[in-house]
Amino acid sequence: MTEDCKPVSDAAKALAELFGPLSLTMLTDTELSPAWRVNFLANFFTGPIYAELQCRFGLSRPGFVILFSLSQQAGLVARDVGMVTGLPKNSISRAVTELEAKGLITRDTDTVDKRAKPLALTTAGRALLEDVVPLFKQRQSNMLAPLNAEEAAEFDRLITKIIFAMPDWVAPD
Amino acid sequence: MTEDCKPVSDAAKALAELFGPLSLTMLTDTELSPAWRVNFLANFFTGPIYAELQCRFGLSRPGFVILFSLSQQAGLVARDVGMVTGLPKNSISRAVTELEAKGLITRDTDTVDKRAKPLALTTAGRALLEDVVPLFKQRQSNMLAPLNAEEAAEFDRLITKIIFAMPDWVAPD
DNA sequence: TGACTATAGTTCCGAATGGAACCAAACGTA
DNA sequence: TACGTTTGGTTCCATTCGGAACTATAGTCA
Repeated sequence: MTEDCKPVSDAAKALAELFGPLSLTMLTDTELSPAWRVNFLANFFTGPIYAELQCRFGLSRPGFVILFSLSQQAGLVARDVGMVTGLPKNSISRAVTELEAKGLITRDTDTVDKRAKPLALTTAGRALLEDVVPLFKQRQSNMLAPLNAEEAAEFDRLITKIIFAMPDWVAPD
Repeated sequence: MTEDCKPVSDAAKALAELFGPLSLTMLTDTELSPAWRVNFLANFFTGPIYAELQCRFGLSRPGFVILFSLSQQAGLVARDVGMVTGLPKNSISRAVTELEAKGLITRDTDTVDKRAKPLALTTAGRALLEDVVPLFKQRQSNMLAPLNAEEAAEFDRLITKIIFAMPDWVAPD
């Protein structure tokens, strides 16, 4: 334990430096710290990288999510993306229009259900993802770097456990 | 292990029901799933509860963050809140003005540094927090409910470890 | 078949957001 | 003390966001 004291203290100092003296309190000392930690991590993980995406590739947050979702499962419709992201459907609609205008995706009309409009990546869209996804991957491995393989596996297991129980309580009603 | 199969499958079904068929893929099968999980959890943890706060108490997200921060450390200035939340300073400024107008906080001018404007909770602000914080606490314990004490402690340890290493990589530059 | 409801997606429009310019007080340096 | 720089905070304004209304198609049930 003793050999950890110095580094830990240094880390705390670096944290306070970057996020202010309040950050240590909020992250460790309040009755809402556990939830605060989750949000803090998500917030500072995504914020900067989405800013970079917007800046370097003109790609919005919903835009990226749509592209990436499509790369995982072809033929998705707007609704699917909305459900998994929590984004309102008009945001999706706008982003889809924009992506189509840029030639990154196609949007055709389902022959059996003419309301639905299945989406698909174009070659350009796939190419853009190949530039963008590595940035996320890099950031993700930076995030997980302080954990060793065992710890990372355990972290995954626990957060997955939490997530799979979400249906019991997330709903507002 | 065997006795877990049925429940897990049920949980997956409930998740797919609520967040769409895409959710399982995004949460478990992609090269960005680890990061996606963190964001997914944070997103669906905070989204509904901030909506409820807005609706029931007319309290915005920055508004709540400011109040809660002040309850933890008196005499904070706007800048401190900005650093720990990543919110732009004009958002903080607006929210502070609004909270002051509602009589929930006071904002006076620091005598030594006349630029700074230390904030403080009023009795009304403190009272409002007493209504609001329990909602967050409840939601937080719902979130952690699937973990037993040991697991919760380990989850805390790991996410804290990740967070304390953030200064090494969060910065956009 | 006709009427009523539900759902995918778009459009409208007021509200929220955040970058950038700005102001005023402090700080560094000579 | 003067002058350029930094910093806390506010204001401006263009952009984004999201609830609600709307359109069009599909499903339900008598």
